[in-house]
Amino acid sequence: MKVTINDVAKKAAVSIKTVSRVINKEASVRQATRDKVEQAILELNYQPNLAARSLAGTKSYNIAFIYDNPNAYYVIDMQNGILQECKKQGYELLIHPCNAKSANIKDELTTMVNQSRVAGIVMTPPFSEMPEIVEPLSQMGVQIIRIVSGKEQPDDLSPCVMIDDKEAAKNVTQHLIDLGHSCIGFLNGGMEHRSSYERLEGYKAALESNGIEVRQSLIVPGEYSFESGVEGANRLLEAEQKPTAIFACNDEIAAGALFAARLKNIAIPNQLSIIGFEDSPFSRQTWPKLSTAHQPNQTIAQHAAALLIAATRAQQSPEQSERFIPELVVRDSTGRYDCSTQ
Amino acid sequence: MKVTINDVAKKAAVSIKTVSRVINKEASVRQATRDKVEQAILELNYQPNLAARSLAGTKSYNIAFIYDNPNAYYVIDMQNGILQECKKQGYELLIHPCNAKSANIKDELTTMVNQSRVAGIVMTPPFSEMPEIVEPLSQMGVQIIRIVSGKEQPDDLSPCVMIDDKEAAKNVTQHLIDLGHSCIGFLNGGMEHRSSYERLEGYKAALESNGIEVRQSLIVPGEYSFESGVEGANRLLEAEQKPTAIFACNDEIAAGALFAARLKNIAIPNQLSIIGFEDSPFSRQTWPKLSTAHQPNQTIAQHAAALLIAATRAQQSPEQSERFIPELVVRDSTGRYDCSTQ
DNA sequence: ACGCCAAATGACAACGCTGTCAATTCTAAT
DNA sequence: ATTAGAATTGACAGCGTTGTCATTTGGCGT
Repeated sequence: MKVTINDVAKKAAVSIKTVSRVINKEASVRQATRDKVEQAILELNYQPNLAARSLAGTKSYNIAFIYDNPNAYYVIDMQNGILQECKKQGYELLIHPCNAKSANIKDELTTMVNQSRVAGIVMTPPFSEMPEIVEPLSQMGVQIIRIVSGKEQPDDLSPCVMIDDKEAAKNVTQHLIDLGHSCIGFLNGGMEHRSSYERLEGYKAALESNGIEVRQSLIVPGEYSFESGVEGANRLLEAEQKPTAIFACNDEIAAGALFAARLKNIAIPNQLSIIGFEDSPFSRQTWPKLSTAHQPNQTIAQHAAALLIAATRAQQSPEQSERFIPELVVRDSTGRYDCSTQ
Repeated sequence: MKVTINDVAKKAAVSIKTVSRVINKEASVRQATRDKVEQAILELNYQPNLAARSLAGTKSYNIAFIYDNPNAYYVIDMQNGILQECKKQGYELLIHPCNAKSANIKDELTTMVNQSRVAGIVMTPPFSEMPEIVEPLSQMGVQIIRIVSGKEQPDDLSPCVMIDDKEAAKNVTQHLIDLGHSCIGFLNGGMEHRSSYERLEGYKAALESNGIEVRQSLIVPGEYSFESGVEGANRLLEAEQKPTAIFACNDEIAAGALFAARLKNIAIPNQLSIIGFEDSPFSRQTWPKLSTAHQPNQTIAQHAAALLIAATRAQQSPEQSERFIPELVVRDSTGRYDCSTQ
């Protein structure tokens, strides 16, 4: 029933090896032969069996995406970016969400790699920032591409695609400063993500370069969630020294802050500016729409996948990728600071 | 380097076939032998190669999840539900989002099934409701479980997990009626999804059984998106006969309606009640929080995956599953109809 | 102790492909 | 024409499992 390489070989009157060569686009096949084989493939609607291919060869045609589950929009964007590249190159994608806090992730992941013989792995924070996870995996001989926060590659364990959160956060903060704000609250994300750290650094850097004092009381720890945004904003807005603007570490936190402000009847942006980070779809679904920094997740993911697959093909470590700097997007949640409204 | 079945066999001093029997939990292996082998497996940290297993055997250890991309929260919930079951049973998950509107989905999917030799497929609407997609796939001999909207199985092509949207929509509408509303707008989702149809039917049924006339002018076509909710709500709220309540076909549409009402300075729920459907996370992140119907996506997905894997194992068609009825969740976006506020 | 039968185990081919290396065919220079 | 040397092609052995069927083992009745 199923069409195999043998059927194609028979039909094209060549050896299976030649068919294999055509499939793999190897150079030394005469054009006439190639045509014959391709014709046969087409006529029989032949589809090579991936399991057999990876069993026989040293290559594999699966890549895995490993992530903790921070937020749905982020994950979907990343998946879609990777999938786009996979589709283009004929790879399949296995997805592996894991809980970063569980004790035996290392075993779980090594088992997965062993069993599925994946060719490569795309990893996002926080795993991508945990050497104790990356190292054993990389020693198993899988290619790994990590998406990490930062300006510089953190180590030599594996290549990375970098997101310069600090630079972007600096721009975000500068936007608030340009609007006249000087008392700017910062709602931090989970510190297991390097991005929180980087964004905080950017925030501080912007303040400093504008001669504004960094006040610890304005920096609220938290995590990347709506609820954390609500709590953090409440804390800021109930303090003695209320900020006139809030920089939320991501859009979810910003949405939470928006919610908290709404409860307190604080008008956005007239009485308070709020800015998010990431530009996930719901930054356009809040009221008012969120100003934010656009992080091109899908592009980043596709880029990472492309590098990974290229490296897998070449059997060598992939070259370094460029850096991405999220860009400021001004919508309706940030406005000029106006003393009279306070 | 890699540990294979041969290494285990050697260590346990048995044949590889016996090791295979132990791995596959076949009956006829003496307990003492089984222990020896298991010991060896443990000591060597042996992990069977899935590619080889599916190449040699008739089984496969991959299942695929095929979906169009309606909304991120839905997809993630479904994925996580399926993955939970996969993890439990040692399966891997391939994900295959496709565009329902693209012309060659059928080819794309048959190719995928051929290449990856997946054991089974979990399908969500709208694919699960398209016989022209389901049939050719099912003829290839893959098990398929479909998640579909409805009370009854639509056909015999493959087993389904049913979501009784009509019943739930009836309850949702009844909730609004119980609050005193009789002029209730309906914001429909995309009609390529059967769920829209079912929900509309439920809405009509509730009105009728309460002796309320169904008015076409109150039923607005649309699709499952925030933007569609904004537009639809605008249309309803600018009509001559304004509704006092709006039933949105899902939470995204409801969020859009909320947004539109906010723009028009209409107070929710005092001047207008809005109810959603699905209970996705952001129904708790809007202002005010959305009343909605809770659709237990993750549970549904896990259930579907469990059925699928069981069927795969047994090499037989899975039994029918029970039906799920989303339950009303009352939050802050619905309130009593009060003529004085109009 | 013997033989019989079911239970337990093993030998070996097969799954569909790629890697290796040898065989064949072609090209172009003599 | 010949022939070296390069370009093509093919034969065959795996890859790590499972399926099939033959063989061995152990238990039990006599």
